[in-house]
Amino acid sequence: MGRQPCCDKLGVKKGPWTAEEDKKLINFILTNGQCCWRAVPKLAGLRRCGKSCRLRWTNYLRPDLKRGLLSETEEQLVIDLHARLGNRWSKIAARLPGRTDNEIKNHWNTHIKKKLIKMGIDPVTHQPLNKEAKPEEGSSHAPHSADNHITENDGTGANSSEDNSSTPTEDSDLLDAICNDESLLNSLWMDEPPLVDASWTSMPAGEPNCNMPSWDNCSWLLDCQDFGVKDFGFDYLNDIELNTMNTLEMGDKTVA
DNA sequence: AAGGATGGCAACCGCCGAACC
DNA sequence: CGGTTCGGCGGTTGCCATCCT
Repeated sequence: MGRQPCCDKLGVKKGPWTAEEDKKLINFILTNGQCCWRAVPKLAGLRRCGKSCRLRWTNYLRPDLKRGLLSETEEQLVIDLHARLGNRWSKIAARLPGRTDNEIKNHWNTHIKKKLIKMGIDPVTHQPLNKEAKPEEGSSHAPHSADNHITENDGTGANSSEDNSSTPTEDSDLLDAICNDESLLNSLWMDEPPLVDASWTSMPAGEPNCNMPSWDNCSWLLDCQDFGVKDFGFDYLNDIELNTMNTLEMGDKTVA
């Protein structure tokens, strides 16, 4: 039967976002909040697909995002969660404040995977690689099954990570707490709202600038310094929002 | 210094499930 | 209740920067 495309393919721009497009999207979201992504491009004056706008916002423009590499703790947490949840990046991301599923997925594919292989651990099953040679042991037929991971409540392999040497004690404690917390893991499976980022994702539509995240806690804001906000002409924005715009322009410079 | 290889990341694609009518 | 729409998710691609020869 075929689904309708999420947007009119004709005249829809693709590829990297420009500074101008970012400005328009930010301006629109800050003014109107998140609602009806399909309508956003038209209302914001963008020649983009609504999906593309949502992706750009959630993965790059969102004010509560941390930028930069994952810390050792975060990385270890990703490994442990992946051992239990499989490739459920959104679930994993929900446990890492300021990180997006896309970012974690990328980091997994580019860094962690190799790291685990180097350590002799299968990044899919989280079992020692030499064990994988065994043809039996169910894992072979359902390597991607999250159920497979979650029922392995001992979290073998990843949990007792051979890389502990580089992890500070408090990090290990944190990980233990998370990984041994049955209710937490259950909540992951019960699709409960995430413990973090809730304030942002729950921002009601049509209520501009309400329930904004804790902006002053956003370390990324500290990174913005040489930003010409006046160029935007957003006179109505408050200081916090101006800070956001500052960071964006800084990012734009790197793009341009 | 130049060209090729490799790695990293932003963005796109297609599918799925929930919500809505 | 079935069809349609929309948002979200995970996999994949393609571009760009960096490294290597």
